[in-house]
Amino acid sequence: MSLRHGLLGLLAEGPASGYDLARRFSEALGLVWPARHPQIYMELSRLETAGLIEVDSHGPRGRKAYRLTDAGLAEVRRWLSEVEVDHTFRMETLFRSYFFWLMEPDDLKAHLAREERFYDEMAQRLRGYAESKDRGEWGTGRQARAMRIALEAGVRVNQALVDWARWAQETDPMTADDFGTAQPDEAQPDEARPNEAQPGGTGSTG
Amino acid sequence: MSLRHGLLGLLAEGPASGYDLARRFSEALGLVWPARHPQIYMELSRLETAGLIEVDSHGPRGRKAYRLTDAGLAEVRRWLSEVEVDHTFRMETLFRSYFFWLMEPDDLKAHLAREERFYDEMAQRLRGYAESKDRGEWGTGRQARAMRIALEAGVRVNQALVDWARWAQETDPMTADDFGTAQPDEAQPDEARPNEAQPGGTGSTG
DNA sequence: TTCAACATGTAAGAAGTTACATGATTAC
DNA sequence: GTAATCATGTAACTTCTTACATGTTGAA
Repeated sequence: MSLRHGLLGLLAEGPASGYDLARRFSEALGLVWPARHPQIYMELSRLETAGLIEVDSHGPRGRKAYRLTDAGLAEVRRWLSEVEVDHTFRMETLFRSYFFWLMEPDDLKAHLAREERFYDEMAQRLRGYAESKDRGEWGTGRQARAMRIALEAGVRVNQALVDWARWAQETDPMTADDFGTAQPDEAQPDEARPNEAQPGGTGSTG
Repeated sequence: MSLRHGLLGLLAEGPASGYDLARRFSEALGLVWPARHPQIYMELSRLETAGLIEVDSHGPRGRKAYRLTDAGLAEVRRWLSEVEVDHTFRMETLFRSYFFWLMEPDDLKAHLAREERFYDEMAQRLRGYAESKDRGEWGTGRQARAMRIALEAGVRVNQALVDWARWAQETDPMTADDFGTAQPDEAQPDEARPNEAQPGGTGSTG
């Protein structure tokens, strides 16, 4: 449902085609809300039918640019200030961390190192964008400022994940000497079958 | 696709019913990967058909607990160490921030304050869990440690969002005096129609 | 006896992905 | 001419949500 409003928000910046919008999503925007071109084109059709956008112009190779209608602008504003934010986030990285105890210590170490590197590169990249915005390379209007705020969030979240991955490796919580089960090069005995080794928290009467 | 493996991961802790699993998702787990009961029950059926889990016991009111099979354990381990992590995250909060420039300054202030409070409460709550884990109230095994690592990530990400919301309010980037368009109590003239006021970045030839 | 919590499902639909299909224009 | 990029779509499928439907058990 957010995609709908996101498209309206992007069109508020000025007329754009499905292709343009898809490109925006493949860049920074897609880091927090992925969307592929089929979904975008279909959503644009629906928005047009609903009267929230209309065709602005036809370009070179079948290019079709849309523009926001008054109703569309009103709708995206309504969304921003009246519709409750959905605070659930979907992060596979964090989801996986619940299951780290099932991994071989070496695999886990390698995994955390990879994750740290990934988020570090991402944070760096976003910081680069942020700096160019701070130098005024993208203008100084309200829109550029909003971009800057969004970027800052990206930087901070990614940096938090870098710090987390570093912390997890440093405190070495799953690979410490005092917890030596499932050594990498040994065949796993029964401890490796957590299913039977655990009492099984949630009672399962017969 | 992650749900499938998440369920296997949870069942690695010991036998559980669809109801049990749904409850886990409605708690901490659902913060990073939401799942409702219909999806869970259907996924469990599929996993059973695939031979990755099997019925462990039948309980009181039609309760049906599943247990992981050897194939299931192998599969979740394969996922954890061989399958690429999907790094896209879906965060409506951040997505919205791209469109802050469309909001009335007062609405934006209120919005950021609400967001700050929400994430602060969440961070606090997770810190509470983390502390009780650190006191050893949840055991000290590999599984408890994994939980602790997951929790730490939650704390850090939520705290990063608190700091961000605070920063955004403090630097007051969208409400500063030097950018006085769209004052709350005035009727909006043409500046309030960003669609036409902007040159429109992505060329739209006719 | 009645209410809350336990417990499992189906059906319809919305949202999102992947694969397929096609053609125009530009740069080399 | 030929490859990359621009540009739009459809079809099939998976994933996820919402609403509906039903029945059990235990506590007040």
